[in-house]
This record gives sequence, C-alpha cells and structure tokens, in this order.
Amino acid sequence: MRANFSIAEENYIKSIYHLQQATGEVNTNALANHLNTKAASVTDMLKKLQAKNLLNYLPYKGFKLSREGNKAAVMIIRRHRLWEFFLVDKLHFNWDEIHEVAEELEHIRSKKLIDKLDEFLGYPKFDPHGDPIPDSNGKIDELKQLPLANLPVNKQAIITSVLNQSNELLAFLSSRNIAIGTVLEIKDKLPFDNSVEIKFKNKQSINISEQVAKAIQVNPL
Amino acid sequence: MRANFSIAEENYIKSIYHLQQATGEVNTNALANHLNTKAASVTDMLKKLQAKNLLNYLPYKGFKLSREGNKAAVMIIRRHRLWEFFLVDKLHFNWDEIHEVAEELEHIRSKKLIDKLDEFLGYPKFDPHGDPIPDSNGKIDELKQLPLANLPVNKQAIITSVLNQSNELLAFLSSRNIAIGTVLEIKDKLPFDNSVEIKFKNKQSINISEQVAKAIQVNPL
DNA sequence: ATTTATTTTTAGATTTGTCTAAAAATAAAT
DNA sequence: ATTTATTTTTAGACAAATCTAAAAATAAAT
Repeated sequence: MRANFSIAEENYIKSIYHLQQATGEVNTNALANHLNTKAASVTDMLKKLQAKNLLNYLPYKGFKLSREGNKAAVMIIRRHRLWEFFLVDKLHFNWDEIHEVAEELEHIRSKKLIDKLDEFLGYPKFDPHGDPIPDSNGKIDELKQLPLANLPVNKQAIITSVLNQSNELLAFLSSRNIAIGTVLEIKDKLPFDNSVEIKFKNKQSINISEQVAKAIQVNPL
Repeated sequence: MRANFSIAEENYIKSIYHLQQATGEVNTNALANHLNTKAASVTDMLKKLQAKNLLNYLPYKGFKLSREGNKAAVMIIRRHRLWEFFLVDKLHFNWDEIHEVAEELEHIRSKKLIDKLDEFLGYPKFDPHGDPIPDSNGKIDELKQLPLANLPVNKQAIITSVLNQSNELLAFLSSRNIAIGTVLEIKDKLPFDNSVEIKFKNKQSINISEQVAKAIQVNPL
C-alpha cells in the first residue's frame, strides 16, 4: 500500500519519533508542546494515526509508533536531512538557516526525487548537524557522537559536525581541509595544553587546540 | 507587506495567469476545468483573491489578475521553472517526469532558497521546456520561440527546447555539443534537402537535417 | 482513602477548501 | 421580445485540522 500522509500527519509522526528517541516516553502534553499546538488537537490526531495503523494507542494509557509508523518517520527524516545537506553543501546556506526550509521540503513525497537527490549528493551519511541520514531502505547508521577531544588515541573516527559555527573557526577548519566526513585519528594527546595531534588518512598530521577539539564532533568507526 | 499565500491560492493564481496568457480571456468554467474542480469552488476562491487585492473581480462580469496578482504569479512560475531546471540539469530527470514534482516544489516559499537555487544553477534563462524563467525581480525574457528550421539566415538565436525527446536525437545532439542554451545562427539553407548549415559562437559549423532543424526550438536574440 | 492536582479526552465551534443542488444573471435562438 | 440554454453565483453541507471550555480518568498528596 502506497504511503501518503498529510503534512500535519507527517509532522506528528516525526515529532513522536524524535520524542521517543530522546526520552523513551512521550505523552500528550509533551507532544502538544513540541508541535506548538494544544493537547485536544493531539488527541484527535492520535486517533487518526491509530486508525491508519501508524500508532499503538490506548486512550489515557499511552501511545507509541507502530512498526509501520516508525518506518514512515524514518523516511520523513531521510528527506529532511538530505535536503539539509543539499542546502548547506550545494546552496551554501549557513547551518542555522536550514531548518525551516527543510521543514517544508521534507513533505515533498516523491521517492524518485529523494533517491535521485541522494545520488546527486553522493550518498551522504550525515547531515550538517552530524545526524545520520537513513538510506533508501530506511537503515540508519546509529551514531554515538562525541567531541574529538574525548576520542581515544589511535581510534579512527569521522567528523559529523562542528558545534561552534563562528566564521573564524569554519575558515580555520577549511584551510586545514577539515570538513564533515573527514576521517582522522588521534595520535597523541599533549597533557600540558590538552591539544591533540591528529592524523588524516593521507598520513598528514597537524596539531589542534583543546577548544577546537571540543567543538569538533566525531563518530568512531 | 510579506506575500504569503496558501497552496490553493497559489494554484489559482498560477492557473489564471496561464489562461490569461494563452487565451486572453478566462472564465469561471474554464478555470474550474483547468484546476480540475467545480465552478462553485472557483467562485468562492475568486472572492477570496479579490479580498486580498490579487484580482479585479466583478460578479457575473469577469475577472483578471491585478498588478499585484500578476507579480505573485510570476514568482510562482519562477519557482516552478527553476525547480524544473534543477530536476533535469542536476538530478537527470526526463522532461516528462518533472511537472508533478515541480508542482509541489513551487509552493515552498523562501525567497532566499529560490535566489540561492538560481545562483547554483547559473541563472538559467529557460526551463527544460524552453519557457523563460523570470529573474528575481520578476522580469521575463519574452519568448518568441520558433523551430530552428524557420530561423532567418544570419540571425543569432538560443536553443530553448527540443520537441522530440527520443534518446537517439538527444544522443545525437549531445555528441555535437548542442544543448539548451547553445547560441547559434544559420549560415545557409540548402534547398535540395532543406538541411541547414549552422555555426556556433566558437566559429565551428555543422550541417543539420530538416527533421532535426524542425525539432529544435530557438529564441532569436 | 479521600481530597487535590495533573493529564487526557470529549463536546462543540471555527477556518479553509471543497462539494451538490438550486437560484440568478447573462447569452443565444427562435 | 420571449423562450431556451449556458454560465455564474448562492445556499447549505462536509472533511480536515485546529481551538476553547468542560468533563473524565489517572496520579499525587495528605
């Protein structure tokens, strides 16, 4: 059966998914708050999602996404994150400007569009915030993101995001060819200033200050 | 005042614009037919557009877009055609697959998104169907499209579209570096087979058969 | 174990965009 | 110039998504 949900339904599905991920538990009020709406509206929609088998919902008891609802959520998130990647990588948006626009783009439901966009972008694994992008089958690289400063020595990792978005830092990183997706490992941690000696796959090594190493988020491979 | 219309409103505005362009006159039934809806629904929406000063509407007498409505229409068309260009040029969609998707993308109303997309695409002047793309001020290169076969000798023109979408023809054209946007002129028309001798801006000349010259649509410069 | 507070759901109204069926205005035809 | 046909508009209903206010269920507190 062809999945085809309204924009409102998709926003609920996505919010439930995120709240489940973040807190394990979701309740009506939390969801209403997250969606900037009222609890009564949430109840109405829960019943609708239940009727569509996207949700396991027992009045007053609680609710969570069904297997099918989960699948739908993952595909919405795939669309959102691919568009975010596009906006930053191709259109050169800043990281703080993309969310709103991606929020609209994510609702364009053409499987072909998204798969072709994915191909065009080079099958990126992480969006500009470092969150993993589900593949076309809905598989997600589970991410255990940590600051580069906390990465064990000699453990390979991939850069997934940078917390500090200052132009100075971004310019510094780009001058060193450090970007999201760069693979590196720490060869040494220098105790007197907490700077780290990192080595790229091309064997080149450079030294990074503690502040920078804390801002760079990585995902161990 | 920030223009912000619903998707339904935008679809009406766009349809009225297109029908005005095509036939000069629009009436309620024609618009209902074009939008795949009913005349009563059209009347309702006309009143709403009138209230927003997008339309000059006199019940029973007729209606047409106001200056402001026209401006809105042009911006919607700009979005639609830029996305169509993107789909073909970047994502390699075929020309017959893009309309539906562009129909959805056109409603994402972020001026910044569209202007950045325009820049990314290299400020294209024509969409893949050869229709002109309005610039960010709403200015349109008015198009008097004609088959290359009918272009006068020694008159420069730009290729705006190709009628026949067969793979063979597209392959032939691409092997000769002929594409949408290519600037050329006819140096000679050979009467015995109606083939034409065309010359590119780089001074190179080749011969094109009558069939091909009829399929290539150009816009005189 | 009641009372009190919180959370969730119902009941009923509202807005947007649509519809059908009937009425009103305009156009065409005898 | 009436009658007939066509077009357009009104009137009233409906579905989706939302809201406020009140009721019901559950949880917390004395």
